[in-house]
Parts: sequence; structure tokens; C-alpha cells
Amino acid sequence: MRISEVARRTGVSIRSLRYYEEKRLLCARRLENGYRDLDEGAIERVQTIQMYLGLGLTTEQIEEILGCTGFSPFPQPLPVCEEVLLALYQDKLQDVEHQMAVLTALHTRLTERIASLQRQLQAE
Amino acid sequence: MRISEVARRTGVSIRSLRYYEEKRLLCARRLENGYRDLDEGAIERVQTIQMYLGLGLTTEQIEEILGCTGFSPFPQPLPVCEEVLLALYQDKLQDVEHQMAVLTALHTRLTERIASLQRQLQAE
DNA sequence: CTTGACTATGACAGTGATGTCATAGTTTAT
DNA sequence: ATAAACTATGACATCACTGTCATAGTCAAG
Repeated sequence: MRISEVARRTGVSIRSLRYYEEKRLLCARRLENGYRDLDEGAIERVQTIQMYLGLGLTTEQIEEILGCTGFSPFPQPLPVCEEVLLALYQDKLQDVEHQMAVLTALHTRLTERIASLQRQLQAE
Repeated sequence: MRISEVARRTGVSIRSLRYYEEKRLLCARRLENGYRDLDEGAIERVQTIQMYLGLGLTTEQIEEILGCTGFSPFPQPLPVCEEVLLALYQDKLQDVEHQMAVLTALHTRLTERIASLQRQLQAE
């Protein structure tokens, strides 16, 4: 699918989509005419990117977490040996685990605040 | 207390503290010499601001919530603020939970991929 | 073929939070 | 009294994300 459809379906501007690709958050095959050819998975991927940005992560951090090199839903495994791939995956796994820890802390804080606010409102 | 003490105790730069005041997130009395005179509550307030910023809110949104409009020493109209806050937190919590789910899925895929690669390497 | 709707890239602007520097006034310690 | 350590403001820089514009190539419909 072409870029405007992704933009329409995600609500993200074409400009931003191209920027995400530039930052390697998003991979797009190219048609013969040079047009980007996005795949169905791009929709959810873009939504994921948006949510991360909303949570204050930078594109660099997002790229580390779901960068489109490696386990991305795109074919074209690089001509690289399994050992290197394995190391890459393990690296990413560490990143993911680190990020999960961050989110868990956030979750705890939010839950506490919500409970506290609800008690406070109930008491009135 | 003066600005550097707030900076020291919160870990937030003096520059940022002045910026928060400019954006009306923080109110500071002034001493006769023009120095800011922050009160004890500023510490927690600054930590709160930091948390909001960490959650991806802008100073403008934070200003709406913390409502430090002017130098009024009167208590805030709490109920409205708290309800808004609660909705906001709940929203954020949903985002965080969705992201944790995404990361968990990612984690699973990575783990599988790693195990598969390890089997593959072992077999050689 | 022409027109209009897409697409591409590149450059520049703008915003938000922060850093840094210049300049100047104030307090404190020696 | 002078130096060191604060403080103040204002200006400019930076970084990341996004908008917008200029210019040009592509495609489908009339």
C-alpha cells in the first residue's frame, strides 16, 4: 500500500512517516517508480511508534526497541552469520527487558496515583 | 529557599526551574534583592512536574493541571483538578498497558528466535 | 496530450525543553 | 576591599519531531 493510505489509516502525516523511515523505525519496499510500498503490518507499527513518542521516548530509543533491522516483519535477512544474528537478538532482548522494566515502574506509579485519587474523590 | 537548593534537592537544573516558572508551573516569591524564594512545597511540585514531563506531557498541559496561575496563595479548586488528573492517569495507564503487551509479544518472539538460533548452532 | 492527484527529495521554519554564554548585581568569606 | 560564589535576565544553540514549500517525476482520467 502506498504512503497516503498509511497516513490516512493511522492519522500520521506523510512527512512523519518518511521521517520514521529515515530513522529506521519503518521499512518500506520500493516500487519500480520509486514509490514506497508499505505492508499491512506498517499500520500497527506506526501506531506503536506514535504511542512510544507519546510516552516521551525518542526515535533513537524506539529504534533500539523495534528497529526494523533484524526481527522486523520484513524479509531480506542480511547476509550475516547466525552468531552475529544471535548476538543482535540478545542485545535487543536486553533492550526490551529494560524497557519493560521502565514501563512496569511507570505502571506502578500510575496505579498508585489512581487509587489514591479515587480514595480522595470517594471521601467527598 | 533559594533556587540552587531546589535544583540540588530535585536534580533539576536551575535553568529548567526558571523555565518552569516562566511557564507558570512554579511560583516563587521574590526577596528584596530579586532572588527567588521557593517554598518547601516546591520540591514535591518539581518532582511532580518531572514525572509529567517524563510521561510525555507538555508544560502547557501540566500548567492546566497544576494550575499555578498567578501568585494567589489561595488553595486550588481541587475537585475539578483531581477529576481531570484521574482521567489523565487512566488514559496513560491504558497506553502503558498496551505497550507492555506489545513488548511482551516482542519478548516472546525474540526469545523464540534466540532459542531457535541456539538449537541451530548447537546442531552444527 | 493535458490536467490533476500522487509521489519523491531537499531545504528551511517552528516548537518545546534544555544547555550555555554574556553581562551584571548581590552576598559571603577572607 | 577584594575574590569567590550566588543570583538575575536575555540571547543564542541544540535536539527531536513536525510542518511547509520548492521542484520534479509518475500515473490515471478526460
